[in-house]
Amino acid sequence: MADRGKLLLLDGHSLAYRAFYALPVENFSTTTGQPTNAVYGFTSMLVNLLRDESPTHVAVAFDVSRQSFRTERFSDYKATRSASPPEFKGQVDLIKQVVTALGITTVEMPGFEADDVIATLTTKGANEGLEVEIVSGDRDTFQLVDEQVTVLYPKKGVSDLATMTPEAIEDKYGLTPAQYPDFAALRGDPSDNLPGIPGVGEKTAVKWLTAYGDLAGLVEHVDEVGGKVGDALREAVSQVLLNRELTELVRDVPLELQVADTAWSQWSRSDVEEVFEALQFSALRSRVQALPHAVGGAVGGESAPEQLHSAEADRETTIVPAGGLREALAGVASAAVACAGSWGAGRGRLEAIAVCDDERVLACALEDDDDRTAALEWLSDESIAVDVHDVKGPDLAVLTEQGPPTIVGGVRIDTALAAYLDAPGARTYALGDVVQRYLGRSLEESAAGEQEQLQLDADPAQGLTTLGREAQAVHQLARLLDDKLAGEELSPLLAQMEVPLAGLLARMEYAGIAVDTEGLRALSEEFSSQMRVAEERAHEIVGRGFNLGSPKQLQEVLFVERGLPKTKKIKTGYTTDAEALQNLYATTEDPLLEQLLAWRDVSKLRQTVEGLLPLADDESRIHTTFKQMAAATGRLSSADPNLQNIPIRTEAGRRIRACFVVGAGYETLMTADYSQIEMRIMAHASGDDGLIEAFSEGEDLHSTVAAKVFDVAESDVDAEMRRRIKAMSYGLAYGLSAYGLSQQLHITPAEAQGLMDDYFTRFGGVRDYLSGVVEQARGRGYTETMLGRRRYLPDLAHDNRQRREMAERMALNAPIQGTAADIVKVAMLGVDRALAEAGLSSRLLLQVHDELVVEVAAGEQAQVEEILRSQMGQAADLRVPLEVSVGVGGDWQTAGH
DNA sequence: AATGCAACGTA
DNA sequence: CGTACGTTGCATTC
Repeated sequence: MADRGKLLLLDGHSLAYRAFYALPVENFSTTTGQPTNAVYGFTSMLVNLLRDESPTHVAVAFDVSRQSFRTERFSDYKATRSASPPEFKGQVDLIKQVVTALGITTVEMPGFEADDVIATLTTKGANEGLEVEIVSGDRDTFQLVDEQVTVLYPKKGVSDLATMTPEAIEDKYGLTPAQYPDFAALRGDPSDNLPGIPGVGEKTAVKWLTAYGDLAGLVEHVDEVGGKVGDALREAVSQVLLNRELTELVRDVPLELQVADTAWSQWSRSDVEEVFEALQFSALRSRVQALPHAVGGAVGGESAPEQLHSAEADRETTIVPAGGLREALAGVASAAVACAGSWGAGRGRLEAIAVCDDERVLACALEDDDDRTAALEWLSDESIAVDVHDVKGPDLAVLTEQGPPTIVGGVRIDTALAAYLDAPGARTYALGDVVQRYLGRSLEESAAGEQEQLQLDADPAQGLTTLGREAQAVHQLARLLDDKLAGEELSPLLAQMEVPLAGLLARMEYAGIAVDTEGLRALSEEFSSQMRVAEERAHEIVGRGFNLGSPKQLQEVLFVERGLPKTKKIKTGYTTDAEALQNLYATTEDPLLEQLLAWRDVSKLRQTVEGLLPLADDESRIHTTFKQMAAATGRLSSADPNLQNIPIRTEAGRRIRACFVVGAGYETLMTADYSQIEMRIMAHASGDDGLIEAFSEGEDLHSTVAAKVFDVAESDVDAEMRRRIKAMSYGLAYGLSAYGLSQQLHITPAEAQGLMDDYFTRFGGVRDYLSGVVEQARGRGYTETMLGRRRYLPDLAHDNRQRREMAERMALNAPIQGTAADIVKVAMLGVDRALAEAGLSSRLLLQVHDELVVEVAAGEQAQVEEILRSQMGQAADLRVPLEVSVGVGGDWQTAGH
């Protein structure tokens, strides 16, 4: 029988509903805020079924509306069912799109429910000799089960399905499938709002059906049923019969659709790609692409030539023998490359290269000197258009081991940076992840399968084959991302900012910054001994030894042993952060707290110093790595070590900073930083006349603003007024609340609110700008900097207030922080270019968000200062001047003054 | 060994 | 109940 084929029937609504409640909606939504958890769960289930059940025929049935013949028959039918949540609405249509893209029939019929349609198709399919599998979260379908028909019933989640055969139903309920609707009628169904019989539950219903065979038999002998439940049954018999009528599925819905029409024969890869792209499904893509009956290429949008893509996906990699690379690369004027190598702490080496263009896929290990030279020359040639993934990344970055790095000369698209600009919030931009995200397939995927993978280590040529596959992936990604960025108007940002910046950053990393290692060692000693003192005193006060660095032990000591008042609650108990300890000290004067705070301060400083020392190279220089794709706002970050968080606020901290010094062969360090760049951006973007005026006329910005807010002469602004206004001004760019402001200023929330009101009375343009930013972001799903850099914030549409308000604060901050980041990047490129054009040997070393640190060569100080001032000052054209302050000194601390 | 959390440094 | 990061040590988990 079953050899005629297998018909898979799904209840679209009930499965979507199951998925909606099984998957947290907050984890599944597109960057535009469209919830997709139900679509995802349904699709995932569907894909698994298509893969595991190998159906020949498939259909998905949907309800048309809540109205059906059942509601006409019984007006209370499903009446208690609450309206579906707003996040669910709309997802059903998306599910239909997915189903349709997969070449699967959808079916619905006004006046009937999806289950009736399923019952009808089941009957037809069974008559035609097909094996039928029904997937539904509605147990009414159990009545359809027989030797030929099974129901797959979701137990929990979307992946755990129970196979309901006649035997399984007998086991679980003690009933035959045919008895199931009788059982349901007797028990009632709260979810359908079908009343049951008082005192009759599943047990009694089964007992009766077993005794009388079926509901008809029971009704016939209704007078024989004894006890209180018997009376209740006689009372309710008409309702039970109505229930039974409603539970019966209709097996002859007048469908035009025939079983033959549901044959699952083919689907279009590009159609599915398009839908998945819109839904931003990535993980599912490779699972889908592996399904049978696909036609068309594996990748790309509607315009992509599918055959070409398909052919590209698994082209053979030609291994270039040692000494043959120069000849192999001759005449290759444009290609995608993938490299194997290392780059870290400003040094690196290229080990192997793969090159992919429309004609060939080559790979070569760079063991031969001439091969290496040929690769470096070819890569650094500016006239050759090269697509590459993460040019400053660990595999590439440096094209020579001696002298400053030369970055790939003719980068056309860096697919990692492109992916970052397209979606700057992603966790990683590793090639494999980007391929998965944009091409919907796995990078490792190979036609030869896993066998080949296992041998990878054994055969060195396999490494080159892998590299060849990577180059092909870059080739495909580059085209896709090129189009995508063009559509988002992000291409100039990639080509003129991020790609050139990658080269500059590589040179900065290569240069590193010199440190006074002796000074650092001395500091480390000093901090260590201060730690020991504080630790001993603390142990003495407590009367026993304990680990001051263990939050757990600390809580035990503070809140249990010493009975100090409880602080703010955190996940693991009560906070012991510096602010809380200070408050505790203010109220209790417990001497332990003094020691604890001292220990914390000094151990943090020691930790900073200890972290730096081992990273100094032979020339006592430390080479950070600037991460260009880490911050969602567009900022850089610094790691290994982080040189963007070297202490400055405390005296002891500044002594660390003083250990960063000018290096041999240079005369001095120069720092240049923007004054109040974020406030200036706010003034410009808001166009607030008062704020713009404050920047052009005022001596001291915060005093000037305070004078306007408090309506006094600037000379009458006292320190407290200035402090409050400064906090308020800075807080604005972060989405500060009245409560937050009150906490920071130690004033009441009402006072803080008063201050905000006064501020906004005077600077209404700022308020309007900030609310406008959030509104615009909510409308289109992302924020934008002055240069068009985007940040997507799907949580702006979140139901959870906390999540939504968090997104709103991000939306306030992102354009301001991001525009500042854009401006600093422009300035860096300008400074670097101007230094080169002037033929100076001074060089940029560090960027700390609004500050640049330059190592100045002898005799170049005046020129460098002029370059810094002019390049930084003209990096953006704002309605307020961009003020730059410059300092010079033998160390970073001195230069910063 | 890997991960999460609290704490804390910077802009 | 103020944004953006990276690092550390401790505690928990595998």
